[in-house]
Amino acid sequence: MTNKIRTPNPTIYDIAKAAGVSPGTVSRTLNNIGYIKDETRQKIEKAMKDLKYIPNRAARTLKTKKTGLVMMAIPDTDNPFYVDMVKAVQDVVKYNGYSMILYYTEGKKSDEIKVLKMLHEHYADGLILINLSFSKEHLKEIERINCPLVLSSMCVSTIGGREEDRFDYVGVDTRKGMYLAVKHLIMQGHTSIGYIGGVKELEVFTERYEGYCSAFIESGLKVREDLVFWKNYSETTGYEASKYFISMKERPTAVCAANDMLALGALRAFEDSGIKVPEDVALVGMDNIDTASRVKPKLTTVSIAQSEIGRTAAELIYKRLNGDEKGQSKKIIFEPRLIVRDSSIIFTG
Amino acid sequence: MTNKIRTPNPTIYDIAKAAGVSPGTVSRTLNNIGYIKDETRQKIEKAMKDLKYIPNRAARTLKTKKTGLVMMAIPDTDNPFYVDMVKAVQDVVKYNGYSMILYYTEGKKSDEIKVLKMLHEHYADGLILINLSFSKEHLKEIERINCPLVLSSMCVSTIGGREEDRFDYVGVDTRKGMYLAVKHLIMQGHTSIGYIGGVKELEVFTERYEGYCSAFIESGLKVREDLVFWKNYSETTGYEASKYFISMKERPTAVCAANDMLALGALRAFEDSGIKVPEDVALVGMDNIDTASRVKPKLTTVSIAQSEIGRTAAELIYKRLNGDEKGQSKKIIFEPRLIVRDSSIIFTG
DNA sequence: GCAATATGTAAAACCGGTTTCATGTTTATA
DNA sequence: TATAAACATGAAACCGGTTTTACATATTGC
Repeated sequence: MTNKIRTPNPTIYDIAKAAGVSPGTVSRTLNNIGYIKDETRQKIEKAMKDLKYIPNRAARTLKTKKTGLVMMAIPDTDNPFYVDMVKAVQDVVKYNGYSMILYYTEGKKSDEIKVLKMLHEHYADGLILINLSFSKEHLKEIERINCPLVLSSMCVSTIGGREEDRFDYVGVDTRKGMYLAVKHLIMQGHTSIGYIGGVKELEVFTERYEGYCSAFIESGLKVREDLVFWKNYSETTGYEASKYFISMKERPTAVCAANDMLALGALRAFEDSGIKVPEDVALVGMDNIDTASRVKPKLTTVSIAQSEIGRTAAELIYKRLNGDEKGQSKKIIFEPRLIVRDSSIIFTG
Repeated sequence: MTNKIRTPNPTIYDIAKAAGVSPGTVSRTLNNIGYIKDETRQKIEKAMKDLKYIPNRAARTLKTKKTGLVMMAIPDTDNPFYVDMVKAVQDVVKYNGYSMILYYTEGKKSDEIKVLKMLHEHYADGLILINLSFSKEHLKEIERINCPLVLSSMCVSTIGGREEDRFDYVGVDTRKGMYLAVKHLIMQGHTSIGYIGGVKELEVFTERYEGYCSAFIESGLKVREDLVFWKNYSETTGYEASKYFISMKERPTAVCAANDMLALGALRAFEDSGIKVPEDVALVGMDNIDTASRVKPKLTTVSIAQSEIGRTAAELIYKRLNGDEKGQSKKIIFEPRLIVRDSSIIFTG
């Protein structure tokens, strides 16, 4: 609260003096390394307790180059999807006695560079990057820093013979996920399906789009460019896209959104225009965020295992750190799961 | 990705050698302290660029006792309310070139102690505690560490002559918030209002309960103990509480929940039981989380300025750190705002 | 009973910066 | 021109741990 200098903590030297031993011996006791006479250990432990000794992490880090920090970078928190991941990661991080540095890039390149800078500065022991669009040079730089890194939710599609292959990867096959969602709509008899794609330049979204296309092609249908709406990945874009679909002479009988936030925006637009979901138009999203099951109609979506991804990514970091996992980079891909709710099925009682 | 030793970064000594100066001079250049000849500075800057020099934070911290880290501790992330705060804090932290360590205590005492331990170890420059129930001893210990601390969303009620008073505080008058909510219900003609209180032992909740009571008393009504349900603060409890109300011989005509998550649980219970909101029972919550405006009926709630609290708390930390804010501890209390939506008003067309 | 090995501890170097102190060089001032 | 003040830099101490080296003592094997 105040601006005074922090009360100085007792150091290893204070403990050494109090226990009548050398600092090195205190250190060895602290880390359970080498031989220590039981009597000596007890003296030292008593001194540590008496003086309320807590080791200084900076000093330790300086020598050992271990910080006890794991850094997690995500694009934003507007999408609850990421929050689920953060929670899963945090659970594992905490379990391992580490701390987590959280960073949002807000989708900005400049912020991704800052992540790199922070990584250098803080010497985070591990790094988890979710859905970021790091360039090859930056990935190379991370490789140079040589810090356990797990990429996640980036793109499965293009994995194979690329820069990213040198890193661990945990994700879900979103192409297949979107394929399932669209297939579901086609099975319901829809042939004219609007698609709200997100950001065309991000692989996360192009991959989902490919899923959309493949379902069409497989069913002998053609993808109509005018039914595909690209812009942003926020709710607003979902709203906008739906307004566009509504304005069409022959509007699609179903709409598929690249994520749930877009779908929620779409839902709002339909509601505002008096268009009933699913009676007038069917709607599916992707990510299975919490809200998806709360809105009315409940949103059909695709679960992409965000918690599992988060947990697995964090666990992989620790396996690398502890040397339990050696050798080549790992790819762990989860299966997507279609969750059919009310927004895509007309109830025929 | 690999387990090899990290590529060693160039040190200040490497720079010094490359530029033909002493390490101290490099340090002074780095920090813009004292006199440096322009020519020398340029040589040093060139060397830093050539060698891709990045200062080692641990070494710097060891000497300066500044980490560039701010720690934020919240109870959980299940409540989106906290996510809003985290985002607001992160924005300010980032703006100031710091990083944020995020920690969830999951409401556990043992985890709150860990926060203290981490604070000691990492020497975070500042600490923001949201809704935690630190004991007096722990607060004293934080005071001993002497690190800028902002408490938040704890309890306004009991502020005055207490341990917490020695710390900065940012929050909202939730007692008044709940008073507004209940008053609103009373104005709608309700006299039998069920209350889902959360955790009876937490001041955050007792304060809200006091608001509930004061509205009653002011209106000449009596608080009925059997209409007050205490347990947890999660959605499940909200569900459970409503089931309890439904089971009553004379069930309340309105239900007031201490937070929106509880209200959402209540909403689900009413829906499952075929009880219409607001026709059969009016419902209000508190916190104004995102979902509140998405469910049907849209939830009447009280906005408690979570983003403003987060931002203000973080800004206060930096004012303390920079010495812009000196002197006694500050109390910043925001006003709650009732947001009337569909769940509490019967539309009489 | 003596060499070989195991046990226990101190001293000192080291990690990579910051900061103080000392000293030398300019420049400004009288 | 002498001298004070400003400028500029190097040497060394320091922050608080870890780790290596060396040495002393205790125990074991033969």
